[in-house]
Amino acid sequence: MDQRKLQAFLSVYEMKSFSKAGEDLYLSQSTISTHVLSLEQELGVQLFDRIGRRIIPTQAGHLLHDRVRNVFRIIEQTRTDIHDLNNHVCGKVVVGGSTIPANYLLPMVISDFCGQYPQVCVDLRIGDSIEICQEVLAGNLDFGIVGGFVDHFDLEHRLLLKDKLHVVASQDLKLDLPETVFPENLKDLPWIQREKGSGTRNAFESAMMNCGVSLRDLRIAALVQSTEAMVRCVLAGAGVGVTSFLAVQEYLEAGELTIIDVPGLDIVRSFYLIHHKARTLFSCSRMLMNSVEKHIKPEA
Amino acid sequence: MDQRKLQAFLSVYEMKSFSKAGEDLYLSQSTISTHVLSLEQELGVQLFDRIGRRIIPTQAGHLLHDRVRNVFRIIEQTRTDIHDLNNHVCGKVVVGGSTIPANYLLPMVISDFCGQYPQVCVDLRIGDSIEICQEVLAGNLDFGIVGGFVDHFDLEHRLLLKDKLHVVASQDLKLDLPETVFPENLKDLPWIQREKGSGTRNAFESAMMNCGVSLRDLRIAALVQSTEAMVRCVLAGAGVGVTSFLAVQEYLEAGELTIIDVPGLDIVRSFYLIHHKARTLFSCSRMLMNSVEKHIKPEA
DNA sequence: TAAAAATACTCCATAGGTATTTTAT
DNA sequence: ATAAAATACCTATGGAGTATTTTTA
Repeated sequence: MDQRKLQAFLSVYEMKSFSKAGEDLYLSQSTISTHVLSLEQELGVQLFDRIGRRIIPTQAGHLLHDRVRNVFRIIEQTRTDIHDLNNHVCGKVVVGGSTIPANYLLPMVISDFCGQYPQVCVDLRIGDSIEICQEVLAGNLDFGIVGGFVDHFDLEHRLLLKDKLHVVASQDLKLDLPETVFPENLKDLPWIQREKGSGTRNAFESAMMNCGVSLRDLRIAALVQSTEAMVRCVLAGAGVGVTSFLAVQEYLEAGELTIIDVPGLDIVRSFYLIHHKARTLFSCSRMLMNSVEKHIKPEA
Repeated sequence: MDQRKLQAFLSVYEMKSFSKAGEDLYLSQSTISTHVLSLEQELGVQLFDRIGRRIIPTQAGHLLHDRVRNVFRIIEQTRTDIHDLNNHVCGKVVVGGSTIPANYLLPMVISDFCGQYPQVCVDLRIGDSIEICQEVLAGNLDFGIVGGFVDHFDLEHRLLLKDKLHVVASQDLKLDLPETVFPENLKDLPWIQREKGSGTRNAFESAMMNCGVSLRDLRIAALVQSTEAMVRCVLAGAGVGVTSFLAVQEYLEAGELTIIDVPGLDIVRSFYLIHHKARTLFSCSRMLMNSVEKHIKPEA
């Protein structure tokens, strides 16, 4: 059942002649003959009945023809698909993002990208920064956008942008507060807080420590499991919260939320584009990487 | 893109290692290496990234793996299907029948056969005897049941049964007639007749000629295009008709029709099973041929 | 007789091996 | 130091050819 024999068989079937098949494939008639014979011996069936100088395929011949035609089609399709992968922007990009980038950074980039290259399928995976790094290293992600990266020889990282955490409140709540609130006065506000273990919460906690305030002293109005839930609570006027500028940018611009200025509380987080140094990426992945950088650092 | 190289590639992909793939396929590691490399050169892409001693498939590798797995599956399936064709009763039988056999002989045989061998698909083609013979000779039909056969070196025929044409009438109509009707008195009956060119009509015409009666002298009540339509007209009492015993057997047994005895009018037609002498047939076709003979000649 | 398929035999391309080098753990 | 992949080089199977025979239209 090797390629050449099957090719010979296929041509005989379609040309209804051994010698024509030879001409078709630029092979001698005898080569065709032996190939078909060898297939027949291997399979233990007659593939063609040789009726005088006519060739009639047997049922096994019909069956084999049907299958082999499919096989050759798949192989040809694969050849062109792989060629396209090299020469066009098509195929699948698997990109990972930690919570903030995946939710507030990547969607618009991906949306633009898909419009520009409809042949590409983007698979966006969300995980924490460590998971994303591991998956990039394992080769399961083409690249990732993360808030922190594991140091590894194979892992290349490029700074994308610096994001600040802000204390935010609804307009109404803000009216009851002074222009600037000092860290030690934050305790008295009603807080909407993320659960323990959240990256944002950890960053906030250590920054507050630097100002000499413990999170335990805060008045907690609500504990929520996601950035989005927290933001909605704050929007509803339930309290104040601390979160990434990126997550509330649109609400700030729309005037629905405002930033509470807390002197001395400066929480900056950097986001990086990471990818595996030694992995071969095809144009679709490289193009999406470019798009991400262009969207986020338009000055560069 | 030849089998062996693809097989090597597949094993490397699944074993995530060149040397393990070698053990898997009982080949040396170097053979695996060269095969994969040669595939990569042929396709002009990296299929695996060799990261130290780890192997990570590229997107092209994933794509190729997916396709090649399918290809090998098809090939394996084909191998077993062809083996089954040889060793089990399965596959497709293409059988031809001229009008009477196809409508009144084959259905019950096929029905029984399908019940016995559910893995078989029977394809019944209807045509006139000459067409069926030609299709059998061309290899488009595995065998055929016909009322007459073309004489050809490659065409084997076996007599299946002799069928008589009878003049039939409904019970009511019969009551108005004498016990036996002589040929010259047939003219006065109301006739339901087949169109010109019908095999049955031709046979009837020449038998009548032998008795000295022309068809033109008959009183035609209706002209119809099929045996079944004629039978239904007769059943409805519209007149008498001449037809194959096979076509009215069940109505005769049920007492819904009766035979009008016409001394001297003896029209016998023979049905034959024909097949191509030199064609390879698989068990399903041979078994159906046997079934046909057993059903029709239970004595043999 | 002519045209097509089967058969006999010859040749060389290449699949596969062994041995060795390179590279990374 | 070890284990895996790449590389170099050799061998032998089998794919492809030419020449010939067999078969049938």
